[in-house]
Amino acid sequence: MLIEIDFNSDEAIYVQLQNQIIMGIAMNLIREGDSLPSVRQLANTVGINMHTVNKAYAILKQEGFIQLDRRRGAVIAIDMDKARALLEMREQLRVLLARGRCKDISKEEVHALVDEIYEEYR
Amino acid sequence: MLIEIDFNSDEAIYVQLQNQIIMGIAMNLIREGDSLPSVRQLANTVGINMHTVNKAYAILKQEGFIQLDRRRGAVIAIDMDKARALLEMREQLRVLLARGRCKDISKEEVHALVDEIYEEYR
DNA sequence: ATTATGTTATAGTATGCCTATAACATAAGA
DNA sequence: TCTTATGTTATAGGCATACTATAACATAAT
Repeated sequence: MLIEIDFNSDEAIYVQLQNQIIMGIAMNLIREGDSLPSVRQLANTVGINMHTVNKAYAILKQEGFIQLDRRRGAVIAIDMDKARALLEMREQLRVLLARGRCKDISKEEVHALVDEIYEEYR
Repeated sequence: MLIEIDFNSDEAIYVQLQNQIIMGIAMNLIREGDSLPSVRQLANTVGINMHTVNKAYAILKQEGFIQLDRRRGAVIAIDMDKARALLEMREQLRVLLARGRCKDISKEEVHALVDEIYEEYR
């Protein structure tokens, strides 16, 4: 799975890492049980510091997307806390949809966007 | 319109201000043409510095939600750049929905959430 | 035995957030 | 007209976060 960092982005590097890994899981580029590169290895190929990768992995673990095993490294392992995920998604959607609502984006247009994105998950 | 700041949040104060104002517009608590409190006034009632409010207002202006008029203060005035808003929403949704997808949230469940939130806009 | 791993610690730099204070021209109100 | 409140701009300091750089350790694989 290819990971690309935009060093000119105002988004923190470790957040970019998180998001790309999560999107990789969602799009089935990496599956449950697969291993991510080691902290040092990924840091080296991407060209960033070890600790930045370590931070991303630590948060991904805490959020229930991977498990850190000394033998196998960072392994995709989803902690299925769906109720919590739904609550968090609602709060995020509330601010995101409000922006759209101000710009006159209809409920149907949001549905269409959601469908488009879910098309990528196959 | 009541604005409440969570000083223990890891979300920046000026971002909280932005989001609450945008949600206020979306839910029609404040309408096009209405004025927001002055920079100093809002800073005073909320208990924060003037520049923090000024920063929030400046970004809201730049994003096309308000216009700053020396006479009337910060006036709600939506710059209807819908195409741009749709592009931004798509990018935000891509990372948000990916998280949900990993946690097994279905397309239909997202639709339901969207509908719930749009119910607040009336 | 060597190598690579995750983990932890310390330290330095840079950037962003928030605050404090001050000053200015402009517009509204008395 | 005088006073007050406005948006705007400038400078500066404290603080937290992000990123990097080294270093060290025990553990597991080769």
